[in-house]
Amino acid sequence: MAPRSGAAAQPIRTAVTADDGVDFTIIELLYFAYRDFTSDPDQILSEYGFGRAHHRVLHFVNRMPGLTVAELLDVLKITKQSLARVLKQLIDAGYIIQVQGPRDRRQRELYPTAKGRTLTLELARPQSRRIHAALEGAGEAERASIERFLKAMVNPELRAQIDHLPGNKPGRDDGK
Amino acid sequence: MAPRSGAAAQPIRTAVTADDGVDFTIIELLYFAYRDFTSDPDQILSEYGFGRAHHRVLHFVNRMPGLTVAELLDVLKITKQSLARVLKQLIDAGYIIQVQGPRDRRQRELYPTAKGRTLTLELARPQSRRIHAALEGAGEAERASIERFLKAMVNPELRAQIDHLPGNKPGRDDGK
DNA sequence: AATTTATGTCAACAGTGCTGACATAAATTG
DNA sequence: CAATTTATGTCAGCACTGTTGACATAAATT
Repeated sequence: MAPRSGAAAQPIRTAVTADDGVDFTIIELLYFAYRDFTSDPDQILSEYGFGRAHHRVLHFVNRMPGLTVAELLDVLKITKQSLARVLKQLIDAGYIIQVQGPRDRRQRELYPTAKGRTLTLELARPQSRRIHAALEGAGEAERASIERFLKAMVNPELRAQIDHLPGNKPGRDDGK
Repeated sequence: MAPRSGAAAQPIRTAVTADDGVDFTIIELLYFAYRDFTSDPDQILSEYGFGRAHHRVLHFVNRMPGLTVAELLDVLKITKQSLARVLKQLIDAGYIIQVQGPRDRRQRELYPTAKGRTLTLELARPQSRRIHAALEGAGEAERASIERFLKAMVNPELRAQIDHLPGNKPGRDDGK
């Protein structure tokens, strides 16, 4: 029965578990893993006066040099106003430069500077080290399983984007 | 040579790749996978006027009923001021109730209400479905590899906490 | 010439972290 | 018992990063 308004609701003293048909283990592992995964660059970024948003912009500009503002928005799935704030700071501080689009002069192609490339690598290195350590003892098959799983966690419409990043095979992500 | 101040920095036109000794593939997969993984509950939460922080609190109260405020802070690694804001809202809205600690009456044990339990499951279900779909065709060994990897991504000091959650085996996470 | 597109910018607001300061009640200690 | 420490709560302010809405400009397209 529904508690009358005025009667105090009863505390439930038993934990939810996998019995409820839900995979809590992996839900929690993803939360903790991602939190710690991002903590490495966060610390470095704070020394530069940047935040996680700057990291993402810098990262994808380094991975896809020459991409336009619209393309970057499409990768990050944020609004142009959100992007403008951090992008301007990265440009002013000399980590990224804009080049007028050669075909379409309205477009702004985004490129990292040497300084931007250096910072990108500095931020990526501890993350890569953490991944490498977590894969210690894992074979190629295991690594492939992990990559397949993570990719399958991404919304299907966006998997194509991942394939277009340098070094990624145009993977089989859908049996149909 | 360092660019003179006044000379425009040159754009770097080549992409960073795994050649730079960094595992960009998994770095990016983690970013995209986590983003989409959280998008399911985020949408539901907005209908309730809650955010991701509420989700985390509600989740762990449901997974560890009766935990104290201090214990919750230790799991979430946030400040009590950050917690207070969202916890108060969850209590006022009847998703969580506080019970005075039996041994130490300063403590507040946190329990979900029936309403809180229901919402927790509603939020966890789409995440679990996504995980299940991503594991389609994967065997037990593959699943174990993925869990081992994710756990190894977590800072070592915190792995013990994960083992204490219901349904998690006190796993071997460190050979030493 | 009119419209659409790519980008930039201003303003306001929401959510969720943070620090610092102070208050209260209960437990612990000397 | 008195003093101190601990668990929790609360107020105020700030930072970062996301949002919406509105408007401006230049270049491309129709």
